[in-house]
Amino acid sequence: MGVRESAQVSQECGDCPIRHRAVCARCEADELARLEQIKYYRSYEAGQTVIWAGDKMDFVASVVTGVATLTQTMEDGRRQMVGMLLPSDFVGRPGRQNAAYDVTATTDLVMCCFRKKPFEELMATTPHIAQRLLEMTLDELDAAREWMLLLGRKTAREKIASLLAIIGRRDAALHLARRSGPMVFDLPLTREEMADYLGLTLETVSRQVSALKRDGVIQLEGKRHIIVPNLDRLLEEAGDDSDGGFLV
Amino acid sequence: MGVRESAQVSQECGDCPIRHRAVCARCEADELARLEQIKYYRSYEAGQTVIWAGDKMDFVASVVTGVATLTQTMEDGRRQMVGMLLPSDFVGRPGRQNAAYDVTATTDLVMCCFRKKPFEELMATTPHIAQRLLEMTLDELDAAREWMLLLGRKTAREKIASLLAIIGRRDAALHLARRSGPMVFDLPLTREEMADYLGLTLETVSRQVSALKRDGVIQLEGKRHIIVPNLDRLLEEAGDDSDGGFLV
DNA sequence: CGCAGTCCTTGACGCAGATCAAGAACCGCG
DNA sequence: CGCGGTTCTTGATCTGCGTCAAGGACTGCG
Repeated sequence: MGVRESAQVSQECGDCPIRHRAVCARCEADELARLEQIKYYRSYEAGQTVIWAGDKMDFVASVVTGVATLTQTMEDGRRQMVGMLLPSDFVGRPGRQNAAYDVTATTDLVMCCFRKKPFEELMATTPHIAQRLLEMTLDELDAAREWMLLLGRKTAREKIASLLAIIGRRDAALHLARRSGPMVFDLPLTREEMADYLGLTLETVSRQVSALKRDGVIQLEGKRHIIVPNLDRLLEEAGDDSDGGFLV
Repeated sequence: MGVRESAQVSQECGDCPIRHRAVCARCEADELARLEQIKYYRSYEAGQTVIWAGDKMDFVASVVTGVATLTQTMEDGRRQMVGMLLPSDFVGRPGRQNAAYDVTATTDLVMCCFRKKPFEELMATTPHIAQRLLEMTLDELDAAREWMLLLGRKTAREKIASLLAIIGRRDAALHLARRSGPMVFDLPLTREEMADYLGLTLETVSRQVSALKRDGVIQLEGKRHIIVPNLDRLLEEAGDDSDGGFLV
């Protein structure tokens, strides 16, 4: 409940989500951070790589606007996306030297960064930070495990429906849109990126999107703009019990 | 480094891994716990279910001996294992009412449990706990993401090789065995459980294990006892770059 | 000992999704 | 406007793994 509260607070503030979400709702840490200049912003263009796996990573960060992805690549080029970062999501691991995954901007992206060393010191002295980070990391772990079910057991059609449901839901949450009626959003990913996320090929993604369109589960304008006339229908196609997957 | 130290300490102590690993190396929390009787042990037989997904879960726990698994099940019965808990691993989420996954003992199992409510209070007053839990949760998240690559992009043969490498490695770590020579261990999972972990069917698991045996990558005595004459060969089959996957 | 139950192996066959290939739609740019 | 580049769609074919089916190995029990 304390958590829910601070999440709401962050909606009012277009400035830096890390302040409210990761550090401390009371902002004493943020004050400190500003004073010591450990906090700064970076922006990237769509397609730019933020960090390569294995590179030294001297900051932790939180997405302000845009979408970034985490991907792993095998030697022979097979790629698997292992995370999608939307506004307010956190990247970087306190206590680790090097990045474990490639981080790429898939849209124009602004991140709010904290230099790692002082951030770790801050964490050691401000218990709220570790607790909030734990909260967020547990959410990510749940999302990752939900994704494991998708990757291991769902059909291509179910995978696509699940992805659309998740993106649409997160998009709606961002815009505070509790509008009734159809869910409408733009895909922030190319077909290839979708494929890398879902463990499919881009051809299969394209075919299944077309099939969902043909069957009236979704409508699309252009290639990226999605309209979901009936969310329950989509969730049914996603094969999810309960409420469509993510517990967040 | 503080972490590493406490992990070593836990090796010397057959009592309760949670004490050193999750709570606090200095044991003040443990002392408190004992006094207030919030800590207790439970044992389960192989095959027993510890908790069903959705059930109320009023404790958090750490595995003392044996192996437990976390699985998700879809309405139509498709199952995906999303975690394997070996000694010293932690289950349960502070702040959540109900279990998100089925937890099952695959071997005889002893767990060290903390009643959740007091554990959460302990966490609020003892910063070390949240920090240690964050550490552990980040490790689990890395493992989950590694597993996403396996589920999404690896072939059946690579999946089997990866699983064997991970089990063998963890087994070796438990027994402090830095012995050179072949890696030897017993599989704690049935073929069906392996299949549920890897997103395969049990027939495919069986076939691929046979194939790895035929090709001399592994030897097996009975159905569960595995000998890996050449670990590098196995890792190569697993398709892993670096050191075989888990960063732990 | 035989018998039932569990776990595992192996074979034959089919299909979902990968692969290969061609071209369409859309974009910015000269 | 035409042109090249990127992204997407769709078709034809192939294949790795799932499905179905039969039987073997091992265990505990009467």
